[in-house]
Formats: sequence, C-alpha cells, structure tokens
Amino acid sequence: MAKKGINQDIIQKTNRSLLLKYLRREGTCSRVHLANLTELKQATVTNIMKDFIDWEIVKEVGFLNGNKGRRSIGIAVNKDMFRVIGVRIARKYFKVALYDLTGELITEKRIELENETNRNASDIIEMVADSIKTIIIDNNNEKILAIGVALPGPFIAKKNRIGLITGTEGWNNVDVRQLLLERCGIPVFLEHDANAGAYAHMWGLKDAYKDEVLIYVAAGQGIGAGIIIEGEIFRGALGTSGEIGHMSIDRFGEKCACGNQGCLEKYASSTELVKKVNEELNLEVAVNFKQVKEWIENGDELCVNLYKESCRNLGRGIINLINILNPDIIIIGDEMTRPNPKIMQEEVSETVSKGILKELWKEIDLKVSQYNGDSILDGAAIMAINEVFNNPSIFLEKI
Amino acid sequence: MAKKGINQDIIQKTNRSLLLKYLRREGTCSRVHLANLTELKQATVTNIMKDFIDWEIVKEVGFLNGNKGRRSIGIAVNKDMFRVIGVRIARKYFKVALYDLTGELITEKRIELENETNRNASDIIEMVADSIKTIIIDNNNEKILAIGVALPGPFIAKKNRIGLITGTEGWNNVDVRQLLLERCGIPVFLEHDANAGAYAHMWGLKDAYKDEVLIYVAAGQGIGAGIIIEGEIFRGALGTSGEIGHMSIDRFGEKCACGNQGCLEKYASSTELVKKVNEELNLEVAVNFKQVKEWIENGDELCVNLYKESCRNLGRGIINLINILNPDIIIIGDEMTRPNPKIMQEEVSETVSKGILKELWKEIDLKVSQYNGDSILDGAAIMAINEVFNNPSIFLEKI
DNA sequence: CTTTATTAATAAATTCTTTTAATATATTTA
DNA sequence: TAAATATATTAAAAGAATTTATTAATAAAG
Repeated sequence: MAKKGINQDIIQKTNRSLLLKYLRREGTCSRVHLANLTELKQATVTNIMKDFIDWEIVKEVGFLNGNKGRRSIGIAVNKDMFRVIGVRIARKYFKVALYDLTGELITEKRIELENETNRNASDIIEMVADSIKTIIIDNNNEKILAIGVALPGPFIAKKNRIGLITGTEGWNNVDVRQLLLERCGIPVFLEHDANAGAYAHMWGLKDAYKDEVLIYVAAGQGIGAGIIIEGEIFRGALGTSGEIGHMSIDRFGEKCACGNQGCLEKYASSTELVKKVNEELNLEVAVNFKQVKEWIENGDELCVNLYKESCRNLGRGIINLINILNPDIIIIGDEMTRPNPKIMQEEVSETVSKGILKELWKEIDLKVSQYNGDSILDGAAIMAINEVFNNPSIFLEKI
Repeated sequence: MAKKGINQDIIQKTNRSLLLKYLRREGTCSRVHLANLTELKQATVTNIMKDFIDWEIVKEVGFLNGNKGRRSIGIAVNKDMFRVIGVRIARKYFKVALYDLTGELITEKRIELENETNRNASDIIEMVADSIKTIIIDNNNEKILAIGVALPGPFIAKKNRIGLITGTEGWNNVDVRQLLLERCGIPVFLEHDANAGAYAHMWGLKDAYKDEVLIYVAAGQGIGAGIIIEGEIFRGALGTSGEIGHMSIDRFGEKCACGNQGCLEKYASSTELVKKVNEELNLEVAVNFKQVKEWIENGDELCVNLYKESCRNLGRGIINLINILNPDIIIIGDEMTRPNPKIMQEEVSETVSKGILKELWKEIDLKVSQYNGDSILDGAAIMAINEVFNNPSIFLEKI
C-alpha cells in the first residue's frame, strides 16, 4: 500500500496491541507492571485498560501480594467472556478449533480431505463453514468475535483476495475471506500458514517482543518461512514473502515446478526425504512419511543419514536467510523436526555455525521449536484475537 | 531495540519525513498538492510547513499558475540556506562532498588510499576530518548541519558503534561516529554503503514511496544489498542485513572466507570476474577491472561471455531475494553494471523471469540502475538531510 | 462588468492521544 | 501511630491531526 501520512489511530492501535501481548503473557499482573514492560506511562495503561474492562475483554482479579506499599490490583484477559475460532486449511486436511481470548485451545476438530480430491475450493470452504457452525453450537453458542484462517501458500494477498497459486488445483484467485464471511457472518482474517506459525511462536516466547526480527521456518511437505519484524508480520509486496522453499541452494540442482532449479524444497522437505528413502529401498509399495519417521526414531541408519542430510541442507538455506535478514531468532518447526528434534538442532547448528561470520553466530538464537500443539492453527486464532483487541467495533455490536 | 509503546513524536516524525521526500521530489509545488500526495489534510501540511519555513529550510517562491480558483503559493526546499556533507569511505579511497538541502551535489573530493595500507582506521578518519574541514573553508564556511557517512560492511551497528568485521584490517570495533564528531563538532550519521545507495535510489524514483519494499543490489568488488521497507532502511538485529554476497547459490561451490561455500560474491562480483579473466588469459601481468571493462565495452568475446555468466549468477541470487522478501522494486547498481548495462539487464531479466512464478514476475520491477552520479555518496548526504528535517534541534542552535 | 463556482490557504475550534502532576489509597516498617 | 513506599486514579496539560469556517484569489459564465 502507499506510504501515506499517519495519525493518532496508529499510536493507540500499536499500544493496545503491545499491551495485549504483554498482559496475555504475564497472565495476571498490575497496571504498573505493564507500564514498565511497555515503557508507557501508568496513566496510559490505566486509560487503555479502562476501555478493555468496559468492553469486558479484560477484568480485575483481586489483589496481588507486594512487598511494601499499596497492593496491586491484578488484571487479566477476561478469557472466557468471548471466543474466537482458528482454522487451518492444509492440502490434505483442515482443522477448526475454538479458543479463549488468551489464545488457549478449548476444542479442536480435524477433517481429512484425502478422499475429497474432486472438491473445489468453495466446496471445501462450505465444509469449513459447516464445521465452524457445528463447533459453535456444540459449545452452547458462545459469543464468537472473529475467525482466523491459516492457508498454505504461496498466495497473492492483495486486496484481501487470497489466491493460492501453486499446489492444490481450483484455488486460484478464490476470495476465501468473502466466502467464509457470507456463510458465518463473523469477521474473518486470513494469513499465510508460516506467518501464523511465526506469530504463535512470538506469543509463546518467554521474553518476546524485544526482538526486531523473528523467523519461523516451517519445514514440512513444503518449506515456508514466517517473518516478523518488530512484532508485525512482514508480507512483502504481494503477500508472498517467506517462500524460502523456492530459494535455490544449488545452481546446478534439480528443476522445480516453480521454474527455478536447486530449490531448497528439493533438499530439505519431508516430501523429498520420503522420495529419497523410496529411491534407496526400491520396495514394491512406496513408504510414506509416517513410516520414515518411525524408522528414524528407531535409528535406522539409512533413514537417519538421509534425514541428517536434509537437516544440513535446511541449514544451508538458513545461512542465506541470516545473511539477508540478520534475524535475532530463528525457530524451525513443522513435520521435519518431529522424527528427531535433537538431530535437527545439531545438524542445523553445525552447518550454520560454520557458514556465517562468528560475530553473527554469537548473537543469533537458532533453535528447533518446542511448541506444544499446532502453532499454525493457534497462530490463526491469535491473530484474530489481536485484531479484536485493536478493533473494538468488531465486538461492540455484540455486547 | 525493544519494541515499546509509541507516542505522538513518531507521528510527526513520519509525516515530516514524508513531506520532505515529496517536496524535494516535486521541486516547487503548492501545499494542497503535498496534502494530496501524502493524504494528509491541508491544515496539517500548512502547520508542518510553517515550522519548516520558520527554521528556514523551506521557503515560499512566488505563485503557481492554476486553471481556476485561487493561485497556489509555490513552496520549495530552501536549498541554499544550509549545507550537509556526504562522506563515502571505500576500501581503496574515500570521498567527501558538499550538498545543498535538496541533496544536490555541489562539490566533491576523492582521496585515494591505495598507498595508505599502513594507515589504521583512526588515521583515515583523521584524513576524512581534514578533508571535511577543507571543503567547508573552501566554500566560505557555509553552515553545515550534518555529516552523513557511508561505510562498507558488513558491520555491527548496535549502539552507534560501527565495527567493520571483514575486509580492511584495523577497522574492528572502531567508533567512527564518535571520532568524526570529536574532530568536526557536527552531528554525524553512519550507514552501510548499500543502504545509502538504496536510500538515494528511493529518492530518485519518479513515483517513489508508494512501494513497500525496495532492494538496491550493489554489485561491485563485493555484493551487498540495501533493503528499504516502507521508506525506512531495514537493518536487522545487528545492522548486517543485506549481506547477500555471502548467500550461497551453490552448495558444492568454492569455499569463502566467511565460512560458507558457493557465496554469490564468488560468482558475480567484479573481483571474481577479473580473476576469471586472468585465469583464462594467463598473461604475465594480471589485468584489472578497468581493462576488463574496456574489453567488454569493445565486445571481446571471452570477456563478454564471462560477464554474461556473472550477470546470470547475480540473477540467481536475485531469485532468492525475491522468494524471501517479495519486493516491489529491485535496482542493480555499482561497478558490475558499468561495462554493459544492457547485457546486465537482459541476462538478469532472462534468468529471473524463468526462475520465479509468473505471477510474481508480472508484478516486479527489476532494473539496472540509471542513477547519475554516486548513489552511495549521495545517499549518505540524503540520510543526513532527512535527519535534519526530523530533528530541528540539530540546527536550531545554529540559527 | 458582475456574479458564480472553484480552488488555495489559513485560523479557530475540536478531537483524540499520551503525559504530567497532583491526589487518593493501601500497605509495610519503624 | 507516623513515616515511607508503592499503586492507581484523576484532572489538567501538551501535542498531534482534523474539522469547520473564513478569507482570498481566480476563471468562467452570463
């Protein structure tokens, strides 16, 4: 979008968003504490919290024990007053889940799409909408403020129209937001899946928000990255940033459908790992990732070696990311970390530490995700919550 | 830096910076015109311009012809009221130049460092300071508001302390800003050279500032990139973003001093091009880039072919940049574009167009710089001007 | 030549922020 | 109990953009 003059709305939006992040992470704390964390003045915190309390999304919860002086009044997100829905649409399944306002998962449903190959995008969206309605009814028609949806990419995100441009057929230029909005009548927010994962990880960090650049690398069937700069998702010109799966690490490498050759996906995705295992074994019936994962877990030499190689290749991609973006934190997640996170951590660290300047390696925080749950699904919901706290109009009508 | 709450200062700083960018680009225009360009209200423009005019950095310049209605009052940057100094420190020379407040070059001096290999950083800074003093005296002691300095990288920029960490010896952890400030007594602003180049190019664009992401690729003896996001330089965690020269495009490629292998610099820098030419010719006395450039200009087949290969390799690096950052604009500049910009444009475009998704290629603006002058030197000065417009305290003391 | 519509710039009042400073409140400690 | 300390709130202030109204200048229409 055009870079235009800015006004006061942006101040408050930023400060509200920041206060929410801290308040949720702290669980229960005092206003003064929030003021210290955000470097806002106490009065500012009081003002914003007064709004939040009016809107019933924050509440006071008794007193906190202090050492000296007046006791603090504990405040916390009023997590059970409203709900949000998180949706993750993947290539072979989708999930719909209910969350409280702190981003805590309440209930989750997963629907397989393996046998639905003849369905087009709007059919699937219909299924998603039905699941949403069901989950709402099953939970006593609780008040839902928003729906956050995570989608696989790459996609063009301009003008709120999301068109998947590779992978699944029939998703080109589909206006997912509009279709879901029509069917559910609740505000819908879309996000690229890796971005959602990155956002969830940022929330989960112990001392988050102090970092300028966080990258979440989703290494699964494909490889994508979510890039967060100063607490905000970085999307690039068309919303396709973070397509690191199609970054080349080998100029003489294998051709890829994207036109490039030597794409990282060809060397570090689970799809390719499984392919290589099958090539080596040459069995009658090809094995799948689940099987390969088991073999790696059991220490099968061939599989472990191929896995290690994939990890090292991923490391080579991460070296490039570091040189270009100089992030504070890189978190590796998704399918490829699951067979053996320890090996992944070791191989990637080994590769990266050798491939970048010592001064950079000393400062960077590179780790395999230890996220408990589905960060992409959670991230979709969390982004919706963030929108809610910033756009009171969304739910003011509902009160 | 920590992500903290924000306040009104940021609003005005942003709006001032934006108005400056547009006003300088328009040359002379009306307040209404600026209001339209920035989407600020007329009254806001009037207010900010009133300040600028008070501080004598903007002036009214008669009337403009309109079609109907009241004539506009022309306003323009009061370019000759003050001056700024731009400095570019390169590995084998440095330049010091005087600029007016629109960023127009007035006079420039270049000092070679080829025979100064025994000098350390502070000696060189001493030389720079002397040149600055001389240029000021030679120009009737005009009022200098600030000094902008562009330096080669990579460097750690935290805490204003710039330490060059590769290349030239003796530059580790040198506080260039402080040293220059002590010697000149004028505010000093530092920037990585590729970032300065990017900034100058942004200023030079005809319809600039509407783009979210601009990347300037400085392909010279080394290869660096300046990344601009929403009109601001993106520096990353430590200030080393844009080190694309050490992005690997060949996982089996040649070892590099940085620890990585297959670094882009080994395939697309002028240093390597010259090396390859020398390897092929195996002459008694090795040729330098100037000679190679001449041969390319004259269409020597060997040199042209090697040059084309370098361009294609650069294209492969740019493909990676696009996949990761999804920029609106990429501008290629510096030494490597000079032998034959047309070939560079063709080879890079050819390579990139084949290596990214059609949907992305359609939207991206990829071009060889046609910048007239030294964008890195200019950029250093321009950034200083930007600081001046945002920090009136800098020069208010001088009035 | 006068009127009208149009455009530009400014001024005053308004609104919406955060911040400052003062005040009230509550708790510990001496 | 008094003093010190810490938290929270309130009212006023400060600073920003915006809205509304006003003044001014010009071209076009009649």
